[in-house]
Amino acid sequence: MIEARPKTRSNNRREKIFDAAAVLFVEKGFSSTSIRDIAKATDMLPGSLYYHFSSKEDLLTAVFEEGVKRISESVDTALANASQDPWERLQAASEAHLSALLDGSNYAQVVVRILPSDVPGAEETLVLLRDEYESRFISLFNDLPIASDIDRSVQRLMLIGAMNHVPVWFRKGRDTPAGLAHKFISTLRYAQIGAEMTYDLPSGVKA
Amino acid sequence: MIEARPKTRSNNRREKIFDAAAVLFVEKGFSSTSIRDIAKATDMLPGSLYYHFSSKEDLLTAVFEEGVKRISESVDTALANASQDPWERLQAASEAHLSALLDGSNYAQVVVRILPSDVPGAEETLVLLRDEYESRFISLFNDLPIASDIDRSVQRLMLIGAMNHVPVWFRKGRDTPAGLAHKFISTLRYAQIGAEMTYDLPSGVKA
DNA sequence: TTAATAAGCAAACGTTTGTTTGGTTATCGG
DNA sequence: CCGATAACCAAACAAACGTTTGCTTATTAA
Repeated sequence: MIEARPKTRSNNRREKIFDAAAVLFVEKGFSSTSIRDIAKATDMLPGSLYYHFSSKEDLLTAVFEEGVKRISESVDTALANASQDPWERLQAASEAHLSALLDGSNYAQVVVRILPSDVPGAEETLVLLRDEYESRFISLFNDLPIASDIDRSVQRLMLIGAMNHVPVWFRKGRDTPAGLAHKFISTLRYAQIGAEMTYDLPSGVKA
Repeated sequence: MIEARPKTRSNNRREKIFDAAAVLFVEKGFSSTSIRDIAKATDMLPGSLYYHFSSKEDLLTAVFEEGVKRISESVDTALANASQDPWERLQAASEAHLSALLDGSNYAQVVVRILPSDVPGAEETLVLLRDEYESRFISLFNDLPIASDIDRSVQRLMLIGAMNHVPVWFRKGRDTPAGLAHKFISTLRYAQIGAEMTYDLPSGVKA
């Protein structure tokens, strides 16, 4: 008695289409990826894809949303399991962020690689989705016990810029999400300690 | 006696074409920018542009090269005028890098916003150009007097990622290249001091 | 078994794309 | 003034694009 029967009819290729789209959008960008590219990757015909979405921009938006969902869940889960220490929480979130970016599915990478301005019809939607996700890091930085004259926004944007650049140079075997998160956060953390302990340095170094 | 006479016949629209292309490539991406877009921005006909370059990819490559040239010259000039102190030199280079990115011409931004994978026919060329430029930062980080157990590559890539992300959130009036360069480099520098001075911190913080 | 519908095929639509071709105008050295 | 050529126009090309339409197949509930 064979059991591998689809329970519902919608156990179809929708997922495979989204997966292929995520990979192609990240590899070649949104505009350079054609519907025919996605069709070829899923062994379907171009027109058939439109049963599952109503436009190419809708497809991108759906994949983008899935990317935000996955990276958000990754971070939220990490935070739920993290300690109360603000620095440890930031590091846990960063590791989760990097892990989602590098998990091989490319969903999360869509969020950081596809510029909203590349998708004119969905620009505001994509920006809103990204901002909602990144608000987590605003909170995390607000909780840090750092000197009042330190610019938390710049620190946050520095970290986000650094993390979102990682997929460009990441090499499996050499780097790991946990190792990189540790190095990034250590840099920010030690910078606070160094700033507190330092009262005279060559000109141009003080805050 | 009117002097504003063109000295040579090639005082033409080549420059205007390149300028418009740089702006459009950054604003909408390479693939989403059509030859007709550039023609419209320069008050020319699409076919006329081909007198000045032989293909759209060639145009992008030329603009990219000009971007690399400008940001390189910006950094090289800053380094020539900088002191001998390794940290001050890194900060001067970073300020020059950011200044070039934000100078309004969009040439330098092409270098950090256009992914080589978006231009299949010129991918290797673009990567080589970018790597040659970034080699300056490899040298700058090699010259830093930091602990031997610190990963200079990660520090460098962290800085480059942070800097190249700046155009996304930069706001004139609020931020300045000099101010941001100072904050970025201070973070890296204080981190070294903090690491040296710290011997016991909560778990997960040590190098 | 049958009616309903989910899922996809086959083929084409009109548009936009990068690019080419042949002719036109303006500027220049001689 | 004239031949040369730099610079551009006008018009079209084939290919690729996103998308639509009508039809077929497979699965399900009754």
